[in-house]
Amino acid sequence: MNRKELADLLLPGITKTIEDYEKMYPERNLDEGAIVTRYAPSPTGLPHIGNLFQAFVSMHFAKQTNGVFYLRIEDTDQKRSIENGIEKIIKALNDFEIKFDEGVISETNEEGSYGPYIQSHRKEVYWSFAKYLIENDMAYPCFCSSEQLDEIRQKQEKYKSRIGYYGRYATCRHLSIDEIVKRVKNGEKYIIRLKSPGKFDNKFVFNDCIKGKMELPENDMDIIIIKSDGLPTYHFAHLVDDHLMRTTHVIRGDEWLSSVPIHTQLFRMFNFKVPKYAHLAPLLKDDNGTKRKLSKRKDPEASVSYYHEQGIPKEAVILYLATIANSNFEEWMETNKDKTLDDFKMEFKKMNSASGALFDLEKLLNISRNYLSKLSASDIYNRVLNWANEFDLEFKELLEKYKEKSIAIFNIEREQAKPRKDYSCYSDIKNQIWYMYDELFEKMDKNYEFQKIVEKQEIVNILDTYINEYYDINDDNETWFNKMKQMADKLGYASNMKEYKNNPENFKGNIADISNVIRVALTTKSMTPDLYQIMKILGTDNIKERFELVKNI
RNA sequence: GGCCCGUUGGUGAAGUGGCUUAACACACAUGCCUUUCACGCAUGCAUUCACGAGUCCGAAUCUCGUACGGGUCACCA
Repeated sequence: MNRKELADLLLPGITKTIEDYEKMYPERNLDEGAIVTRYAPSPTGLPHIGNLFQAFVSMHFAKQTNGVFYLRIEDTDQKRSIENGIEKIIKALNDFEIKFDEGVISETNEEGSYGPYIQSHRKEVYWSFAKYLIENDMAYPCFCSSEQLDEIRQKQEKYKSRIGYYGRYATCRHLSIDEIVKRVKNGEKYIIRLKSPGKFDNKFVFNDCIKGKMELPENDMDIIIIKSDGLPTYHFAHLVDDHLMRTTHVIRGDEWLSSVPIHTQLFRMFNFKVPKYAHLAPLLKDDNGTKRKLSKRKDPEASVSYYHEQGIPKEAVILYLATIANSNFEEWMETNKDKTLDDFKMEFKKMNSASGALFDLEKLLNISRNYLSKLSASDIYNRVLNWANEFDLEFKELLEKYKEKSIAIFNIEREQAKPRKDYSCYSDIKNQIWYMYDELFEKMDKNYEFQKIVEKQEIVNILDTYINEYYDINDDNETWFNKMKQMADKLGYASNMKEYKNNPENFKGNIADISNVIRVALTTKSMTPDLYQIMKILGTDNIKERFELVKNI
C-alpha cells in the first residue's frame, strides 16, 4: 500500500484536493494594504469585555484599510458548545455596533464566498488538508490511548524532560505502513498527528505586530491535528481556515503567542503565506493588590451584558476600548473634535505590548459622563426610555406619562457650551431626579437635607415670606434671582457673598442659606441642578404643596 | 519546573541615549468661580522610571544579574 492509499484508508470519502480548494477560494481582490481579519469565538458562552475588545480592534483595522472583517465560529469542541451560542454572540456584539462584512450571520445563515464559516461544517476541508500531509509523509495516525499518553507524561516528569509527544517519545511516528493498515483493519481507534520537522534547539524568530521581535524554540511536538471525533484541533483549523479565508492578520489573545512556532510550521509545510500575527494583552483586574485576568465568574463588569444592564452607552464602552487599544486616542479626539472614531487611524505599534491593562471602570464612567453630557435632551430621553423599558418599568411609565416634562428635566443646564455632567449611566438618572415626579416624591422616604438653617420656625418663615411676597411663576431667571436677593436683604441675610465674607457677623447668614431652604423644601436634597429651572418645571401647585408638607412636619 | 514575555505615579500611559525640571487623561487634594452641587479655571500629586551592577561625557531608554508579575506546556479554544 502506498501513502496515497493509506491516506484514503485513514480519512476516507474525500474527493476534493487542496488544489481544488485553492481554486474555490482565490486570493481576495483588495486594495494594497487591506487587512482581512476575523473574530473567531467558540460558542461556549456570552462574549466578555475582552472578546469585545478583540472584536472591536479587529473590525477597526479592517475598516480603516478597506479590508474585510468576518465572523467564524470555532465549534470544534462539541462538548463545550452551548445552545443558541451563535445567536447570543452575534446579538451581544451587535449591541456594541460590531458588524461583520462576512461570515456567520445567524445560527443557520451565512454571507460571503469563503464559507462555510462554521468549523463543524468544514470537516471534509480539514480532512482534505490532513490527507495531503499523510500522503507526503508529514502526518501519521497515532493509536496511543490516554493511558499510554499518561505513562509517557509520567516518564517525562520523572526524568525532568519536556512534556509532550515528540522525538523518541512519539512511538507511533515510526510505525510502518503495513502495521498501520493492520491496526486500522483491527478496528483500533486513532487520531492524526503532525510529523513535526522542527528541532527544539533551533531558535525560531518572528515579528509580532504588537509585541515586536520574538524568539522562541522551534516546534518539535507531533501535535494532534485531527481528533478522534474527526474534527480538527485549533492549530489545524487555524491553518486551513485562515489560509482559505485569506486572512491577512490574525488578531487574538496573547495566550496564543507561544503557539506561533506551531502555526508557522504548519503554514510552511504547505508552502502557504504565513499571516501576520497581532497578539493582544488581556484586560486585567486589580484583586487586592495583585493583577489578574478579568474573570466572567468573579467580575460583573467582565460580562458585556453588565454595560447593557447598567445603562452605560455602548458608544462610551467602545470609546474606552479605543483608549485601551491606542492610548493616544483621547488626545487625538480632543484635537479632532469634528471627526469620529471611524476616522482614527489605529496602529499596532501603539498597542500595549506589556502584560495587560487594568480595566478601569472609573475611567469608563468618566468617558460615559462626558458622552452623555453632549447629547440633546430628547436624545437622552429616548435612550433612558429604551433602557427603562428593559430594566425599570416604573420609571418607564413615568417617562411616557410625562414626556415633555421629562425632556425639560433632562434639558436643565444641558444644551449649552458647558453642560452639566451628572449622569454616568442611565441607571443613575432616576436616583438623581426622582423628586421631580410626584409619584416618586410621595412614596419616597423623605430625608430633608437642611444645612445651615435648621430651626423649624425660620424655615417656615422663609418659605412663607417667599411664597407670599416674592414668588411669581412667570418671572424670568434674572427677576427671580433679584427677588431672592431682595428677600435675603429683608430677612437679614446677605444678598452679596463678598460682603458676607468680609463681615459675616453682620448677617444671619447669606443668600446661599436661603436658597438651600427652598431647594431642600422642594427636593429634599441640598445638591440639585439649577433651582430656578426646577421650580419652573414643578409649577406653582407643586411648589405650594411641598412647602406645606415641610411646614407640617 | 522548562520555555517565553513584561515591570514608568493610586490607574491607563507618552517617552527607545542629550529638546524630560518624565507629556496627556482618570482618580485624589486644595483654592477660585458660584444661591447648592456639578461644570469650568488654577495649583498640587513619580527629585525619578522594580532592584543591583556595568557601558557611556551623558541611561527611563543599551548590557548583565536579582526580585516580582503574566502567559504557555490537553483528543480546550
